[in-house]
Amino acid sequence: MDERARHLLKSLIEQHIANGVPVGSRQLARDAGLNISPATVRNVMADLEDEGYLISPHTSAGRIPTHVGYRFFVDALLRVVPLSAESNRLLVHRIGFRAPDTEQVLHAATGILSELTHMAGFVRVPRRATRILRHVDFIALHEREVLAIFVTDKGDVENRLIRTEHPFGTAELAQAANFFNATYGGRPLQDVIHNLQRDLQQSRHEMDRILRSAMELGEEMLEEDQQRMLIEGEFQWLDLPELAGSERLRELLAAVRQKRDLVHLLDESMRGSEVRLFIGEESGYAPLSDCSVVSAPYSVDGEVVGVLGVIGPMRMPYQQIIPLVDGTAQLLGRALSQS
Amino acid sequence: MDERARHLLKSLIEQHIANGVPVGSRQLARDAGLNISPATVRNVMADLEDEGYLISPHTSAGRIPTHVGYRFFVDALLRVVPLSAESNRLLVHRIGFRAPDTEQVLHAATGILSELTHMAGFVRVPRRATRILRHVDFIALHEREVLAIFVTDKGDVENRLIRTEHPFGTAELAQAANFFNATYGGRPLQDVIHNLQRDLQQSRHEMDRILRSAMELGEEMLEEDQQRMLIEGEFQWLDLPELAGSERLRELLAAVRQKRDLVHLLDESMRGSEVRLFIGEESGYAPLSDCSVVSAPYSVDGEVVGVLGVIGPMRMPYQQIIPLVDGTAQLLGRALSQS
DNA sequence: TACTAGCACTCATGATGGTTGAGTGCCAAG
DNA sequence: CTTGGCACTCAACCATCATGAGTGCTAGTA
Repeated sequence: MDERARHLLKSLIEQHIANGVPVGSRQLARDAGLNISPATVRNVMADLEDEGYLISPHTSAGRIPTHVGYRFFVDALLRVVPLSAESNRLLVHRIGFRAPDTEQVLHAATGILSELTHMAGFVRVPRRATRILRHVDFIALHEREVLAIFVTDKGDVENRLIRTEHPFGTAELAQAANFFNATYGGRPLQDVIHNLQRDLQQSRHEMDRILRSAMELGEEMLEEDQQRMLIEGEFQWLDLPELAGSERLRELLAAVRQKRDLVHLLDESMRGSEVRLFIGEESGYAPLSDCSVVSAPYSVDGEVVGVLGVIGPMRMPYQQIIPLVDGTAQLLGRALSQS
Repeated sequence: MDERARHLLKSLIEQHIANGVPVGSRQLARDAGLNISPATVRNVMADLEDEGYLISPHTSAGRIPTHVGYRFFVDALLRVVPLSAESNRLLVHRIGFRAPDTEQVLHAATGILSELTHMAGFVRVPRRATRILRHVDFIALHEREVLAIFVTDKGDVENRLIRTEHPFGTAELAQAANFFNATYGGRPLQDVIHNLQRDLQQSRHEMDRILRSAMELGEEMLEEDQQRMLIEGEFQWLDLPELAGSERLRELLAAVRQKRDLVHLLDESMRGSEVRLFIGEESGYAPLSDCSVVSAPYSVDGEVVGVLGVIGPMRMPYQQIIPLVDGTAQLLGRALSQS
């Protein structure tokens, strides 16, 4: 592909992103800034179509980029623009400092992504596998109900109601908690569960039921975030002419609710440390075949623990979306790290 | 309105609920089971229209009920059917027993409401104003970060990160927590905050900052649920021909996200203890003017603490929705009460 | 008096067909 | 290699028309 073809492709995709309609040879010839006739442009376009970068919806429409075209565009032609001062200010304002509650920051990040991009924003909740158990509490709620509370070093708090066969006194529970804290406190959650599992094999104490339940709580904390993911702004898809009205939208919404495959896809993209794009069919996930996903992993205290990003139509202003997602990931990571 | 008119109105509304299209005189004359001609039916329909129960979208269409018509229908003509065994089984299975986590039960209830009705289901989170403070913990996360944890008698757990000027040791924090528990434990959250506010006026201790933050956490617990409400299944509205495509849907979605006015409306409906219906404009809330809300308050340990229900088109099968919402409220209340 | 049949009228819906204009592919000349 | 020209395609738009469901009104009937 020669320089001129690249220039035309770039111009065509930019125009299509801006207007959403197929781009014809005349308009492209005019706006590309090269002094060539529409006929010449048509020849180039025909070549680009042969090579799979473009496609025309029907004979007498202009052409639109394929996912291959978009891929070439973002890899070779795109120049990202720095985050606008306005957006940056907003980002910092909303997630720029450590909040009193993790959940709140995650929500804020999801919301701001969706707002600034006018697409659906998502945040994968931080992995807790490497979290350290800071504190455990067992609290008697009623006769035979004990509330177990786990606290990690990052300030995550999870709790669970445990029903017991026999009533436990406050002192008894405090003792159990003390034992638990002394034995397992300050160790990674994974280790705690592992050791607990082993230790419980041996003894067969009355208190075991509580400890066993506590272990299950710990397991749930690790398992839960296998699935959890915040997503917001799906309704913005209603505005998109390329999605709205069709059955595709329904599928997409259902798929997003289902989450399972989506989470899978995102976990893949947690491997690197850079912004990653899945354009159209690249995701290998049918409901997303008309969409692009822009994602970026975020790190807490130097370790990648999650991923966030946006889901929108293939036709999105990548040069702005990419730095935005990137910036959000940075800020979220910082907000969740200890100051 | 005589008996025949009532019968025709009932029949018309039932047909319209079933098919969603305006009902004409011929079809109504046939299906109503009375041996009268379409012409007679037309006369009756004209009367009903004059009285405001019906309206015709245009001259040569049939007629559809107005919100006044629906109101009369549900008040005077409707006979609710008992919950189907199938639905009941599902309900009990999903929310029929006390779950280890309040949040989970609330989510389950929202989800099942949406699934069974094919409309949007909502659950207002339980009020905590009358909750009793069971336990408080202050945990040192890092040098100058303390995590405060509140536990109520219903097993609600809330936490908050507090940044302090000076580092606190574990012992010091334990002492503060002990003091806190001894002084305020076992008292209603409202009292705790009130007293704390007073007590803090006097002393000016180093530890105050933590106590003050703890108080703020308590206040947040009370305030937070002023706003919180779970809602699920809005996307089901996309299937409804009467809503889909129009600008109304967008407004509705935006309004539901906004929540504020909605929450207001629902808090109204918490006064009674019965299922309540807001049909069309009755809600006095413009975005809902094409919708009906069926709500029922739910009680924990004999006290009304929240409300749940569904939001859908005016054209909904009330005779099934009402018992379903009612049943869900009962079950949720029981699931959240102590066994 | 209450019901019904008949009739003229309305109006959304859907099919038909013609026009327009944007856009293409191809070819031959520069 | 580029360009102007030309025939061709096709979605989109618009006007027209037929259809049929449904209405209101009136006059006749039980």
